[in-house]
Amino acid sequence: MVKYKKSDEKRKQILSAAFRSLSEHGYDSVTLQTIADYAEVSKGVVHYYFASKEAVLVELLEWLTGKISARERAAVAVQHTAEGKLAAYIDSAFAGPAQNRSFYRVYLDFLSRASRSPVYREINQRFYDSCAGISTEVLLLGQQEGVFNKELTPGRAAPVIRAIIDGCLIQWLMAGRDELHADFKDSCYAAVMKVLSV
Amino acid sequence: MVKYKKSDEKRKQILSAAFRSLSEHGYDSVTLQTIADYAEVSKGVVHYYFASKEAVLVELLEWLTGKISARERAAVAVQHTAEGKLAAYIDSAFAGPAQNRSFYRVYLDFLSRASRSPVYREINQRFYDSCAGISTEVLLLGQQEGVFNKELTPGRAAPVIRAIIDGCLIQWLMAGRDELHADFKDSCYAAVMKVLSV
Amino acid sequence: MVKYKKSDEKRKQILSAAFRSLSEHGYDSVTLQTIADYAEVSKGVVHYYFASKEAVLVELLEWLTGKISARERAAVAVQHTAEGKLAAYIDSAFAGPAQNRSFYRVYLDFLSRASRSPVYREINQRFYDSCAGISTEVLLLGQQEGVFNKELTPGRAAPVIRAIIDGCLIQWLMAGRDELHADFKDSCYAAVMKVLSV
Amino acid sequence: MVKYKKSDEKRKQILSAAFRSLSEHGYDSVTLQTIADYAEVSKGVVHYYFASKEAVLVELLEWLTGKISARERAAVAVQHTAEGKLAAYIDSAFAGPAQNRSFYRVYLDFLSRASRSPVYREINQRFYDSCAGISTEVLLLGQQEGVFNKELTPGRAAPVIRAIIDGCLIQWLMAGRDELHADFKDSCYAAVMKVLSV
DNA sequence: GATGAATGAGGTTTCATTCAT
DNA sequence: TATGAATGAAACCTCATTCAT
Repeated sequence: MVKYKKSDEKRKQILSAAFRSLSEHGYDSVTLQTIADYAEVSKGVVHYYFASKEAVLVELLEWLTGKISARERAAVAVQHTAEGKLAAYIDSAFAGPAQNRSFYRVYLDFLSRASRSPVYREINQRFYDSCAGISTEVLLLGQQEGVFNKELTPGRAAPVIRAIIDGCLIQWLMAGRDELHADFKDSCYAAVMKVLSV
Repeated sequence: MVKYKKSDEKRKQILSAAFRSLSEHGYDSVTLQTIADYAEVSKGVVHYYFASKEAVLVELLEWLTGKISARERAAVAVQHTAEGKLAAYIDSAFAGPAQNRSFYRVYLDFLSRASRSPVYREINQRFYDSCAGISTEVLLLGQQEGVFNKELTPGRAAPVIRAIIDGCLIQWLMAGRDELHADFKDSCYAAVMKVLSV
Repeated sequence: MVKYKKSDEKRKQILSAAFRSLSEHGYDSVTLQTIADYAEVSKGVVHYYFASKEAVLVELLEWLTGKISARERAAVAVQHTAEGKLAAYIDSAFAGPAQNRSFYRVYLDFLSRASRSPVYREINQRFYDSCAGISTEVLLLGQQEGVFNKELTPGRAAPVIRAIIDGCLIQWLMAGRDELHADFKDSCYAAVMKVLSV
Repeated sequence: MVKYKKSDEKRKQILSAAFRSLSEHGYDSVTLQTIADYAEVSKGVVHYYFASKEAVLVELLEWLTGKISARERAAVAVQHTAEGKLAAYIDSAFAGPAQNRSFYRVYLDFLSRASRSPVYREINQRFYDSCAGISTEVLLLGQQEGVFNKELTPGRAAPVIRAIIDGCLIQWLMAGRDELHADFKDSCYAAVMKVLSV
């Protein structure tokens, strides 16, 4: 028990180090040595816990998207109106300049890989499925409430909602200006509302 | 003059090879040897025309975004209504499964780099500026025509429009299903229309 | 005493594991982890009983050659004619396809090491001395019986006898065909007989 | 032409370096760096000419056995009696202390690998086939001359002849005494003669 | 006694870059 | 201009060995 916990913590420690390392230096510059340095362990430890560098990255994507999914779902769950849930979803996605920057820097790399590798694509798909679940919940509730367009189907609307969120955060990231974060969040919320509204 | 032209062609040949190579194998697997092989030249030639591998990539991003900007502007220019221009813009952006896939595979890599490196960010910014120019043209014309919301400002609307386009194409790419390309284009067009409409 | 016995058994267990591991996977692929796995003990145990990997190998060669020497001497001892002893010796050396294969795979590695390292060479020399003892016994008895050439001296004949045995078993091993084992044994016996006969 | 020759020479240079390196330090201690050092080239060059370390070793075995086969065949070809050819064969095999030591040190390693890997086994088999060709030639001629036993078949006799040669050279190598080289050669010749004689 | 987490030296391999031809 | 042989830094990975528990 204790041992398992300990090793599980070390895995998290390494994943976290890999995340910071990736986010700050980019994929090219990330070596196992860098990750080990960030995790303050020796190089061998990374290989002791992960079969290969690739395995670290795969697990990192799972871990990251899992954490974000959980956070978004939790935020949505405590709201009880369609608009409240939507705002909570987008607030949760726009977690803050530092968080969004570090995540999207890494996520763009993963999307690039996912476009070629089934392993990454499947993990991303689980993330998308979670997002689609939230969008569906919001849409159906809004339609019940009469605030959202009844002609919309979850299958069509959900990808567009995530497209707007990711698209806006990429635009914000490329602008390179933290102070615009709130503006982009507002624009994103407004756009999604318009798309869903009657 | 002749020499310059010749060398210019060879540069294009190498850039095109780099693009195909990057798109098919991903950044990790692309070496100067791969690029040279695709370009059917020797490895030394790549270094003769480009100072470094990095220089190839930088110029590739410029070349790619330049070509797309030009194509989009040309498509929009021949239309004379706001909706016609918007449809032309989106049609041009959704050039086709093969083209979108190869481009976005590479572009996601570049966005990731752009989030860290000013060199790439500036090139991407020029691309965004071009996109914003188109959006502005479309929006102002639509406002004149009375079909678009007069409260929208180009500065706020343009990033959202590009966000929706890129966001939708990323969603399509991750879905991994070519046959959904038309659906995503339609969804994209519908979403942009809703965002701009009165 | 009890402790010593117990630890002695564990040593044997590890040596046996090292032998199987070496024989099956070859020297390159044998790690202390592999040996530990075969011995069904933890990696630390191997180091607890042996100072180093090298120490395992050295002791393995001693153990192996010791066992074979003992077996050969025992087989020869129960025979009472020169030809009977010789046949018993060769029968014992050609113990069977599985045994010969696993032993010679490992032994060839050791011979290679012995050609460079005095430690291994000395162990092998003890094995050769044992073989020479058997050959001498056989030769002298055969000369007494009048069936072997009286001009032969043990010093000259013994290495040749072992050369033929090892040489034939190597030829058999390289042929890779178990069903030829009996043929090679016969050829070996015939050759040794011719060499020794009047 | 020139280029090909040049590169072919460099390959030989590397193979020769690998041989000396292997012979002197043993398989474990041989690294690509060692080989590069012996060949007086940079480490990268080895990989430029050979796909992997394994490829160097495979080609080394081919090269070594090919050279020895050629030498033995050439030596036998200039003799015209069975005994002359046999003596030439064995003289050629017992090339000298330095040569035999360096070759058998390496060859024992290769035999060990050949006992597990088909690649090495096939190369060794070609060597054995060449040896068998010589033995067959010698045996048939000797049978014609009436000096060798007419009941012997090449298929049975050839492996035994090579077994005696290899076995004797291994015995000599393990003895570690150069001055015994001639004695072992004599013993070997005598043993083969006895085996073949009427 | 026994374990296995941790270390880090050192191995093979890749590849951007240089440079003689 | 064009080539590709050569370089060597640096990557990933393995594994003997140590040591706290």
